[in-house]
Amino acid sequence: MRYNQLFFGALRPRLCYPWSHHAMSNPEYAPDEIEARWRPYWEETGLFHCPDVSDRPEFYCLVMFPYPSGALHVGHGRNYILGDVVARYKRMQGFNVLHPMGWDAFGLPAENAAIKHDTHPSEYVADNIGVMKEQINSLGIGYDWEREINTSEPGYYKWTQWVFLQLYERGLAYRRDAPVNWCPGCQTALANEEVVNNLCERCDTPVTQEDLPQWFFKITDYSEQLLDDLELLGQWPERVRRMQANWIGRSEGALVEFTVAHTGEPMPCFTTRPDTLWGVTFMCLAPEHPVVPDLVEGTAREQEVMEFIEEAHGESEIARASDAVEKAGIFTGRYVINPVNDEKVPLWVANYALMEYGTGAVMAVPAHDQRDFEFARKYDLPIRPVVQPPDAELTPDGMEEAWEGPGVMFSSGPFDGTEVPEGIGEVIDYLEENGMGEGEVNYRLRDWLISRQRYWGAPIPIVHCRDCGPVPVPEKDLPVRLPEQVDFRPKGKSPLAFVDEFVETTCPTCGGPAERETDTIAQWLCSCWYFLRYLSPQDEHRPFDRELADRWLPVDLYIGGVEHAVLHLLYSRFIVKVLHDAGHIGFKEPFKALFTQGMICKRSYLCTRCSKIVTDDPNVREPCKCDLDVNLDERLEEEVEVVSSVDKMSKSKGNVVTLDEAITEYGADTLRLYTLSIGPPEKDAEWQEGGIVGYHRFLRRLWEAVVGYEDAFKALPRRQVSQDDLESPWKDVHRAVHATVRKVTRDVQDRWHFNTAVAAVISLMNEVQRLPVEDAYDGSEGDEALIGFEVFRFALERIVLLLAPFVPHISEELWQRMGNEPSVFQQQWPEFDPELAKAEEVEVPVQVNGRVRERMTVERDADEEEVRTMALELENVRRHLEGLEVREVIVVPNRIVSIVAG
RNA sequence: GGGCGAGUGGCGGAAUGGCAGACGCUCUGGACUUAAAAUCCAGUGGCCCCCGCGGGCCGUGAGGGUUCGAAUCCCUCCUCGCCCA
Repeated sequence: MRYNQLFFGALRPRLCYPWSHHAMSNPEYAPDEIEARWRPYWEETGLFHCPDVSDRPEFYCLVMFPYPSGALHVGHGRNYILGDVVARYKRMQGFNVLHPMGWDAFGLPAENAAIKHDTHPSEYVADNIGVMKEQINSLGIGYDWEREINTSEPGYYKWTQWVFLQLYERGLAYRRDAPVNWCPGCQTALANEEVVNNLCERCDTPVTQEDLPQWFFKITDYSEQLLDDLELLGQWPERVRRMQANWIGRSEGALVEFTVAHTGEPMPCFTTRPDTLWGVTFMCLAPEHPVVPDLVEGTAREQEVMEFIEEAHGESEIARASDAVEKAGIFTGRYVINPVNDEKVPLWVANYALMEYGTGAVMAVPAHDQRDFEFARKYDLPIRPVVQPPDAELTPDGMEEAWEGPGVMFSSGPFDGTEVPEGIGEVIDYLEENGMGEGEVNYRLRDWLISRQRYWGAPIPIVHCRDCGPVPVPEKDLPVRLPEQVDFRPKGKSPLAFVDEFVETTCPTCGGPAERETDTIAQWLCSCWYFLRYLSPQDEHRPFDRELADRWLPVDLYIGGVEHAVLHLLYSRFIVKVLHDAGHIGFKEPFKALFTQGMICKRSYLCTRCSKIVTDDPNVREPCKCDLDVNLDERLEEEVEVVSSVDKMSKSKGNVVTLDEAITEYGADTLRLYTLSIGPPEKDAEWQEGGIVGYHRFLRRLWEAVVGYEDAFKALPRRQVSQDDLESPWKDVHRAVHATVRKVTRDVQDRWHFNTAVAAVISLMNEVQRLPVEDAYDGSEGDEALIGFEVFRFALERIVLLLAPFVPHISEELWQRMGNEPSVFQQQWPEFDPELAKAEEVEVPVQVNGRVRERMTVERDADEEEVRTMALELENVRRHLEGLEVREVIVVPNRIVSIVAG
């Protein structure tokens, strides 16, 4: 068969628009078939298999692994899609890409769900993993599943316990009695980071204080490094670095040596404002300060003070540190001596003084600290200003709030006239010279509480021996396995404590009878090192391979939600630093670049009559049942008796779109494309049901364009296309292809803005579709005549290549239908000719006094003088210049001409 | 209270000192159809002049400033979000 016949054959049915009619005889775009075809192909050909070592450069693309909580919604999907696009893009760029996935399977939700459903957490987790894996696969995400990990399996948590021991051996894990945040709902202790506004982060139950022996990690030893090394993280969002810096909370100040008046005992006190020492009018101790009972023992005030302490005890520290709890205190009847002026100041106990901050003692300067001020007003304590603000006179009685700003010191002995804050250093020098105190840096960061009194976690690998005390379990005896048959309903004490076979053991040191530690390790630790385990997930002899770790890490790009900005990311940085210092790895930061993606939200509706959610989602427990004259769709559409808001997807709001329903309707590729187009990925976005269809239409147009000419693509030989041989519109499209490759490459490479990249490809497609392909061939047999068709082919192939990371299934299918060998992912990412990518002619607007009056088309980089002359001759420009004198003409090459006249 | 971010058509969003509204949705008109859906084509920020071709004015939360030129930079304010108090 001759090519021209074939070509005509392919074209004959065309009337005005080639592919709409072809669709009748060609297979329709059927995403379910295509998607089901290529996923197994990739799996079988090992496309996503990542060799440990290759001759290509490494790229570690890590997506935060999920908690196996059940069905995923499109918001979760965004996370995986972003990672997959990056991984596929980098693969086409020639990298050996590590893109693994696993399950953060330990922790409370699995345990609570298991209790609710009367099953074992391991079963619950296994079921959910099965469902979620299926969903992730149906999205076409290309993970190297050979590296899958599950933190709740002994093969994994053995090494989580090993990490614990690394800290223990270095004196960074310790046990102490401490008041801890206790969640009565979850029946376990919580880390400070897990308490938000005095509520449990998980279940919103108000948190109380309990005294318990607990295990802590001494993260505070690394405060300074964790803060300083934020500087190294240039590819992290500024916002996240700031949040971590805030959380670490470095403050410079002085430790001042007060003394107890009646005993002469030292009472050191940290302050960031030693310049206000002369304004101290009282001192406050934290209620749990250990010296308080001794101070008041046998005094008339003893009973009252002890009662106050008892009362303050139940309030959590976090609440006391904020304004959530009203400031309260009580005078102890004792005094301390202020070293700078030997004044006797009354000693109080107050709930806003925290044992965890500084030394548990606050020197109160009500004139210059708002909290001290409020406390002083409440208990009628004196206020003594010692820093004069620039433009006001402070009087003890007239002040309405503390002055915390800058000023000049007065009534301050040798420092009268000193400007602060500049002069604070001088005050610290003075304190040091006179033995009254010394400069000190304080951090807000507290030690990390890792004990949990729950079942579903890795047992802390410690044995308590009557003779030897706490003894670490030797590495060869790891893992300390979780017993399986356990009544794990929460009892306020670890369920493991009730399992005799677990508790009773022998001391690894002396062989005598001993008891196992029964607390489990907080789930957070599991995710502090999982990125190392992906490198050798099956290794039974060590947690990870040092050589591979140093080869692959730090992670090149870490993608996840901003909600982990403090907890997970700070803890991981800490653990990596410890492993580094212990000589196990050669790097100090785990994640080179961090990308925090925004949430996907959806509108939800609240009935204005009954204040319940208006929805037909069966997951909502108590939806609105108000009987109005409109049906549900109309009611929501017209917003009848509802208030709507855009919220994070949640079952209780009835605004969840599951991955399954989204995929069923349009296919995974459409879902992927819409998710990528919904907005810049770092920003929150609103899911709009109607929006998705446009992207499905686009894919179908692309499909029909390719499939309509499938035979011609396969039959016609390729030929060289040179810009010089082309004429409009082929020439313009050929140029547009290069410009689009440039645009997409830049959007993806420089800023991960897939939304604008997709828009650019659609734009190109719109242009390609306007090509009069049927006219390209006039029936003659000369090569010349087929060049137009070659441009068409070139454009479509580039479109397919550019889209491949975004919509992998259809791209693979079309790539093959155009006569190419799969896989499209074995192809190089397309390159562009920088000269060609630039327009030949540019349209330049001409402004007169700041208003665009006309546009003209000039050659790119045209002579400035010529452009100036042309601009001044334009008809509409001349009209607006009538009666005016041209003062200046600004020519910005290829951009604009601006004429100033008056 | 402090810090950071955001505010642009009917909607999601483009544009980071140079043509505001790319791309998609919606809506309107047309083609196809017995009809509808789907699909395709055209139009779609507001107001005004005009048969039309065209042209003008206004417009990026509010107000001011810098500039030949501001959604973009600066100042003041308002609203929302996040983090810290």
